[in-house]
Amino acid sequence: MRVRDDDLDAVTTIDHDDGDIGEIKDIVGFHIRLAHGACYRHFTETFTELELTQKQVSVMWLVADHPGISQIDLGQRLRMDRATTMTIINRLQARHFLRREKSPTDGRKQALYLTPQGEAMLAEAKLAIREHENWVKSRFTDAEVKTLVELLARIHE
Amino acid sequence: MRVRDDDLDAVTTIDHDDGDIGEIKDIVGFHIRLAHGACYRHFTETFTELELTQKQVSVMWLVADHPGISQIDLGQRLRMDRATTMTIINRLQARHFLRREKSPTDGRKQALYLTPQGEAMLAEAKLAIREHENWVKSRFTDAEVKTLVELLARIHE
DNA sequence: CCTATTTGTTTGCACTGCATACAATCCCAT
DNA sequence: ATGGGATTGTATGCAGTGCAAACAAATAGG
Repeated sequence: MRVRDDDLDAVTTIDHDDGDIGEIKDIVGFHIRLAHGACYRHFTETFTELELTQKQVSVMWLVADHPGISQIDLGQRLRMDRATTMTIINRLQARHFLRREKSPTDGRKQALYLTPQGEAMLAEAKLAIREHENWVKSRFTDAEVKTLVELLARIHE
Repeated sequence: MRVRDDDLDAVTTIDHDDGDIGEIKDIVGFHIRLAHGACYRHFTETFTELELTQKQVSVMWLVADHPGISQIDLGQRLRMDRATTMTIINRLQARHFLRREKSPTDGRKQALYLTPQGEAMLAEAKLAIREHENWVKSRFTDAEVKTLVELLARIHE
């Protein structure tokens, strides 16, 4: 019993265009999605104790690097819309990791700051992230990591 | 304040380590997530008319390539658990794009097949995917695409 | 001053991921 | 052959994310 008839078709339909775009393994987006899924799962395992998600850590990290940042600015840096940003910040605020403060210069904006508990949690998170990064990088040389990041950046910039 | 005393030994024996792991821009997983998000958004835009998600297209594609495939096999190829696979197949079945059939060789398994409507939809989807792929690939040379796929595969394989 | 824009908020919906529990079926060792 | 364990599918529930629409408060600009 033959399993891979699809290869045969690919060979026999070289030139004329009937909509055949090859195998799913050749779709770049397919590999991006699988790689993202693998990262997501390992990240989740690494952060089960801390009960933090990728987004939540990213938000805390950015707030730490940019104290007083607005929700809009934060959302744009992480490519999230306002509603999604809201729910994440609500969760972090409910856990007392960050606080909102009316911006003195622009009454529409909320200025975001980490609480001391938020800073402590971020420090923990960074240790876990280092583990996670080592897991990702373990299969690459430094040069390959550099290449990968450079190629990925071209997609999202 | 220190929470993870187990790290103390490692820290004090080797050169001192205050937990600083650099900027978020240097985290590989960060770029994978952003690139995935960019792909996800463009895919969603491309498929608004067809009302299909990445997963749904992947499932239909795999069922077309492997008629009679079981849900477990499908889930393993796409790295989805049984419950997630169920909901996706339920949706596709409700739209009459595929059907379940008791496997004659193993009574536990469901054999999955595309319906004629499913095949027609998949043909449409492949056209849209080609557009989507061109959008991704437009910023790379063929060699860079090859490199990117090869590096990503190392993460999810 | 008046209007358009920006920012935040709320609500609601869809998709995904995962845990748990259960039923049917199969596999294997006794 | 039979009983116990493993596999597969199913159902339910919950959390996180993404997004659209509508509204309110504040700002910006003519």
